[in-house]
Formats: sequence, structure tokens, C-alpha cells
Amino acid sequence: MKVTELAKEFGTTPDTVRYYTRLKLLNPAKSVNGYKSYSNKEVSRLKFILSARNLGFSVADIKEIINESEDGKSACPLVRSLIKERLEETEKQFQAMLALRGKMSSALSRWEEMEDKAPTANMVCHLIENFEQIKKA
Amino acid sequence: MKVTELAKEFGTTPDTVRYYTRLKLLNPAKSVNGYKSYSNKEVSRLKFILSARNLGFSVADIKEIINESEDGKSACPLVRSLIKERLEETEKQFQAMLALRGKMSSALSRWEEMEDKAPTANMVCHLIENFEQIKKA
DNA sequence: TTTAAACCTGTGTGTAAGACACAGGTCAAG
DNA sequence: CTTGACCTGTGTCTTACACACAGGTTTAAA
Repeated sequence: MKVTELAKEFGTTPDTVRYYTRLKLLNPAKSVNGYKSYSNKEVSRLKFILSARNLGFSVADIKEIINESEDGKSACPLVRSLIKERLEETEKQFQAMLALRGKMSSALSRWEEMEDKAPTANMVCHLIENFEQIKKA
Repeated sequence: MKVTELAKEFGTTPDTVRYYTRLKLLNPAKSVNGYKSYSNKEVSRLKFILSARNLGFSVADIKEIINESEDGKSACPLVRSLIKERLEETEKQFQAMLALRGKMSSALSRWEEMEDKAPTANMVCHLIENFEQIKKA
């Protein structure tokens, strides 16, 4: 299988496949003409990678998981521990986005009934600069 | 004012100040010794930048806003239009994170009562690979 | 068989928003 | 005058790919 064929097989892009290949998550043989040739093993490997990405694992995580399994060990304990970390991070980011969304939406509605103002020497836009004060130390 | 002083003034890092300076959002004079010297104007400029970042504007947005205001025009219309875009993006990302969080958390709890398995030729980790099927084309 | 268009290849670089590394400069205390 | 602490600018690294590009391959028509 060539790069583009493999990518289409799972609805991803050739660039993504090439990226994983550069990181040696996939290890295709070299075809006569220098093209990369992916075997069935690579196909299921890619499927695994995409599933893991879908679940929030980083590419570095995935590399670690694969290394573990190539040592013949069960990757399950590692996988459980990693997803705990990632879930915590996701939760933090989620809360941050929740707060940001609220701020943005409140700014938007407040700004719709405020007038335009020309900039001054030390004020670029009064909408932004008066919305929330950044505290000085 | 030197880089570190300015950074501390607003609870940010010298690297951040240097980054904005590289992008010419801040335009310090050069001190005799080659150090950058920030005036009062730069101080309020940084405050503006941090406020805008806080509200979800990208650094590129901020550059655009500053350019507008340096042409003497009111940046308010641009600011309103930009925040609408950014809010939409944020909303999309928010929904994506919500879904991801759900998936991760359900995976975590499901995996806690599943056994470890050794890897096989075409299976790296059954927890991940059996969680959700990636569809073939 | 020749040729041309369409498609594909690998490699190299660009992206956002800073964080980090590093060799050297500056400054106060002794 | 020297030490040590702190600071400086510049350059590189990060994530997870997307994009650009010069050239190779394949298919179809001529």
C-alpha cells in the first residue's frame, strides 16, 4: 500500500500518515522506486494510532504505548495511567474554555450597545481596555 | 523600563514581552548598552495586549487592531467583528472538548474493570482498540 | 509508441504563542 | 577588584500536522 491509499482507507490525510512515519510509529518497507510500502501490520497500527488520538492521547503517549507493547509487555496499565493524566488536563482546559466563552459572550453583547471611540495616545480600544482591568503588581 | 521590570509589572514573563517585541507590537528604544527600553506608552500598550489576549483575541488579531488604531481610525468595529469570529471558534472547540471529556471519562471508568492483555501481532492495546471502531472507507 | 495530463512521491518548511537554552553583559556587596 | 546574582538578546524547541515544491509515475489519448 502506498501513502495515499492507506490514508484514504481511514479517512485521514497522506500528510498525517507521513508524519507518523517520520516519527517511526509506522515502519513501511521501501519500494523499488523509493516509495514507502505499508503492510497489513502497518494498516492495523495506523488504526490503533487514530483510535488513540481520538481518545485524547498525544502522539508522544502513543509512541510510549507502542514501545511498551513491542517489549512484549501489556500496555494496559500505562494506558490507564495516561488517560487519567490526559483527562485531568482536558478537564482544566474545559473549565478554562467555559470561562472564556462566558467572558467573550458577555463582552460581545455589552459592546453592541457601546459607541465607537477614536484611539488616543494611551488607549487603543476602549471596549477592550475598559472591559476588565488587568491588575498591576 | 527593562524587559523584566515590565513583565513583572503585569505578572507576565520576560519571554512574553520579548515575543511581542519581536512582532513589533511593542517598540522599545534601544538603551546605550543595547538593552531595550520601554516607555510609558509601551506600558499601556502591553496592558492592552494582555487584556485582549485574555478576551480570546489572537496575537495576529491584536496586531490588526493596533494597526487600525495607528491609522487614527476607531478600532471598535473591527474589534466587534473579530470577537464574533473568535467566539464562534471557541464555541466549536468547547463542544469538541465537551465530547472528548465524555469519551475519556467513559473510557476511564470502563477500563478500570477490564483485564490487562498482552499485545499481539495486530493489536497494541485491546482497551483502546475495542473502545470505538474507526470506520474503514 | 509517443506524449500529455493527472496524480502521486519524499523532503523541507510554516504554523501559534510563547518556553527554554546559552554565552555573555551588568550591578551591588564585599 | 572580584565574586555572585541577576539580567540581556538571539536562537532553537514545542504540537500535530498542512502546505509548497521539484520531480517521478500512471493512465489515456493520439
